[in-house]
Amino acid sequence: MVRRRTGSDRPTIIDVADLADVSRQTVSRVVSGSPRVAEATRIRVKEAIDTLGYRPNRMARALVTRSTLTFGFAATDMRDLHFGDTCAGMQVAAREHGYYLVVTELDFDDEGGVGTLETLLTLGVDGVALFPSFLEDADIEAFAATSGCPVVMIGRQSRIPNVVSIAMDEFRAAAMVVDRFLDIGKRHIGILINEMYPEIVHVRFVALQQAVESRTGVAMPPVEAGYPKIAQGRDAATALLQRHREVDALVGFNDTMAMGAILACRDLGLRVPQDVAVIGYDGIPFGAITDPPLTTIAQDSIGMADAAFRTLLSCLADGTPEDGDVQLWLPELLVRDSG
Amino acid sequence: MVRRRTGSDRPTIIDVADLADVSRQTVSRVVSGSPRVAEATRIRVKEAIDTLGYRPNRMARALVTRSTLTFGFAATDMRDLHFGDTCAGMQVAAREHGYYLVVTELDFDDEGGVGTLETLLTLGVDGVALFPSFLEDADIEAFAATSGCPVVMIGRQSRIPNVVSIAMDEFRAAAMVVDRFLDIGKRHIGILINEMYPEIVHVRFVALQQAVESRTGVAMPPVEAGYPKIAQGRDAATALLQRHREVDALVGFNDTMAMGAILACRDLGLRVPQDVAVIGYDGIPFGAITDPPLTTIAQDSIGMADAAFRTLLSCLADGTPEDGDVQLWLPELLVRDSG
DNA sequence: CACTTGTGAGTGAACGTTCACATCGTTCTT
DNA sequence: AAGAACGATGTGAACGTTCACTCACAAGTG
Repeated sequence: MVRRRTGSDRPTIIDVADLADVSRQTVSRVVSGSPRVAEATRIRVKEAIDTLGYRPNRMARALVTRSTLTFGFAATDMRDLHFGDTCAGMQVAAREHGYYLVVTELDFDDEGGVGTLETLLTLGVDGVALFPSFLEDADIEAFAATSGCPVVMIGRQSRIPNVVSIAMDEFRAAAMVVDRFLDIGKRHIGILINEMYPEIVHVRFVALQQAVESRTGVAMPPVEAGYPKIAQGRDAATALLQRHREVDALVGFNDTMAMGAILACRDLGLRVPQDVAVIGYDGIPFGAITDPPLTTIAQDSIGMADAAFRTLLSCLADGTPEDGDVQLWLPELLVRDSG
Repeated sequence: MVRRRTGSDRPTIIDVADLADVSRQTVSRVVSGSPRVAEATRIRVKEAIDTLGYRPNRMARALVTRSTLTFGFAATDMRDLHFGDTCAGMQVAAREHGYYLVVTELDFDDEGGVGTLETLLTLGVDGVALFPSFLEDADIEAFAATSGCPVVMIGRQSRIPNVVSIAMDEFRAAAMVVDRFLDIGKRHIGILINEMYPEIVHVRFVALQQAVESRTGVAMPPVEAGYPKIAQGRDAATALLQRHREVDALVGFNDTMAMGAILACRDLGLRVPQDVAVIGYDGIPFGAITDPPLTTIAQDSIGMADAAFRTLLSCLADGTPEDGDVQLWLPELLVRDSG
């Protein structure tokens, strides 16, 4: 009967029970708000809880209920505003429902990202929301199959068994971009993509390419690659503009790359949008402060985050769709001055 | 003898033990990498683990070890890049040491933020790192006293019992800002603060005020308040500049407000920095793309995050300093073109 | 009055680990 | 050759909850 506890430890349910002179079960009932407790008892227990500063131990509860009221959220880089917004959105939704969010950055060096997800599972999350980033569809499928919990993917419109995917409709977005360029008299459209997230870039690229070819019939200049940051967008745009003088419109894989493109134009003495129009993707707030302010395809990050949370909840209740599901969101063209 | 488990449940340590024909304890030893296991046994157990897809249950482990290998991180708004950077920095440090981070946004409506921290504790975190934001020193002191785990505060240089505070030296930073303005010939310095984080704003304001008065002897124009975003910074700066025509320098509480100030100058036809110089705080990357690029006091968010993590770890090992501790970091003036 | 129904509270077991200690061979020491 | 020391493994209990029952008692029903 070795009691390892020291005096400084947190009070447990049994301490409360002793003080209030009831059973642990009754305390448990009070804590969880069960109606089957007499009013007098309830008051007595609450007083004991306050006196001792008792906080229920979530680990113990999780062990028996097999639920941690915790979701995992994984993305490559929280500092990317689009990820950050989504994270914040899930945060809010989670708290409203008494859930917690464990946030982790996908680490490519850890078995190509899968390792990060695996360790997330040992934490006992009830579900996982992730930005696929560099993860391939096959990886995600394998993960979903063995995870034993609902998996929601945000930002890539692939149908994967046991995974609900929430994504902006890339084909509609691409059409909006190209139509906008045509409306303002541009026909030679250059595309800046980055090499970091191959699969989603691929979809976006294909969508844009299709839209351009079907509407202009003009062959597209080759694509320049880089990481999705301002500096790389600037470099890629500079290279592209120098090589293809006919280009009069640029679309960036995301807003930061597009912002780099605006800087590149400034460097080269090209006016935006008169000489070269620029459009980005994501709709981050800082896009409004470039000179000129950036036109962009805005994604409803918060709305999608909220949907992701609700989807996890409903999968928990009704099960995950075995053959997957794709929720497509409408993009919105946020017209400012750059394109 | 009711086994509640269903066939689809995750394998437990006992399943592995059965398959490998050893005791649970031996499996536990293999998992935790204890050296006291024969090589043959280790291999047999590892195979069983792979075969079954066993993942240790962290809840159960936490229950007995009284440690979750998890730290809590709380801030007001993850989308603020300074918070985001710090969060990401802790993320990296945590993963290196096998720790997890539970991230939560402080909710003012939940007992002035204290409620959010309380619920974080029920998750069983081993320590808490927080941006105090609107929390008052007294709240933090009370929280640290009852939390039963180390508490590190980032971004406010108050000495609070049982709390280690990691903060940029506001007085040095203020001196840098004012000296820079004087160097480029400015003497009428306006300060833009925001009303959202009273205590830290107070320190920063006091520091700036002291620096201005001791160096210029000029009475300061009154301060305009607003939320720390571009739009509010723009409005506040516009109001200030219209009321005090003599102002030839503006310092913003953070970079976003300063970026708003640059826009305000542009609105009013004032040249930056010739007519009005502008300096911000934080050193966020987007500060580089304003026109002109923003001069700023850069904080080493990543370094501070790393320090916060290490501090939590060392408190866990050696205990928290009872009378608190303040780690002061040197700011750096990142000179670009706006000031 | 006997019988059901309902309400408030308690009991033992179980959740999946790790801890402290015990056990059993082997090998080394003198 | 006897005992000590060590290496590999096993055993029962404990961690702090909740679950599925059970029990005692009071009130309502015919």
